[in-house]
Amino acid sequence: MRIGELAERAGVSPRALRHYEELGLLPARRRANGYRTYGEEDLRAVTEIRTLVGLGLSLEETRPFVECLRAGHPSGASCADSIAVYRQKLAEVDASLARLGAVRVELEAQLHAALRERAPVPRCELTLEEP
Amino acid sequence: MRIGELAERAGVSPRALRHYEELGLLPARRRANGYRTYGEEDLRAVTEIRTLVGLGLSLEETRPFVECLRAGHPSGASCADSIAVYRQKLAEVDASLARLGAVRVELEAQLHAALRERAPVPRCELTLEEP
DNA sequence: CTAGACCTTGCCGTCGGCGTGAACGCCAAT
DNA sequence: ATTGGCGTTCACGCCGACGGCAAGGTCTAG
Repeated sequence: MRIGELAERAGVSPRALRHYEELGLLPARRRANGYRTYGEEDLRAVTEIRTLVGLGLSLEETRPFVECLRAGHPSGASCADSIAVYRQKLAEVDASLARLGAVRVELEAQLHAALRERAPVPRCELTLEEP
Repeated sequence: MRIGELAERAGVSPRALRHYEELGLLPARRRANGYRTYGEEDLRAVTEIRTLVGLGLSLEETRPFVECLRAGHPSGASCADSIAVYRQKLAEVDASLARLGAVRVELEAQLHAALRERAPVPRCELTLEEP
């Protein structure tokens, strides 16, 4: 399988695959003419990468997973390093959630304060008491 | 007040203030020698910028607020454009929260799945039944 | 033989918010 | 007069994950 086919099957660009190779995430064998050659296991690796990136991991953080896969494990998450990355990422997500929650509260408070300031007379009863 | 003093009082770097000026967020008067001169209202503007950036707004998004302040309004959020930015940011934060929440669920699921796979025999009863 | 569809390497561009350094000017104190 | 501590502009660097383009090589079909 050449780079174009792998790219299409994995749903990424050839440029991205070359980028992964530059990072050492996706080492490719070469044919005599210099073309990169990939196998099914490379498709599995790229799929793993994209899934993890979709969960917010950086490319560097996917490294333990792809190495775990290449080491022959059934899942990229079968190795201790991968588990550690999962834990760390989960902690980061929790921190982000906490921060975003606080930000949300503050944003809403500021928004309502600004709205109150611009509409200083909220007369609800008057409109209700028209005969 | 020169740039160094404003920077210190606002808790930012002089470089940041020059950057804000480049963006047109913080226009500065100049003395005869070319030095930038600032007043108390500029400190208010920088404080507003930093507060909003702390809430996750980009510098561009703070523009309506600082312009609102310079227009003489008591608060940077007194103008319609600022309110709109608040609303939009709140929506973005809500979207991020939803996404992050889903990511968290998925991350935890993957983590637990990986842990189960690595510890295939969780014998709780055995340890409990020792006499 | 040639078109065109693929592949290669290499290198610059993007986005935001500045950091950092060069090379220089201004001013008060010693 | 000089030192030191301000200020100025200019311009590149950084981070991540590629996009895009140039200039060329390779293979297949007609």
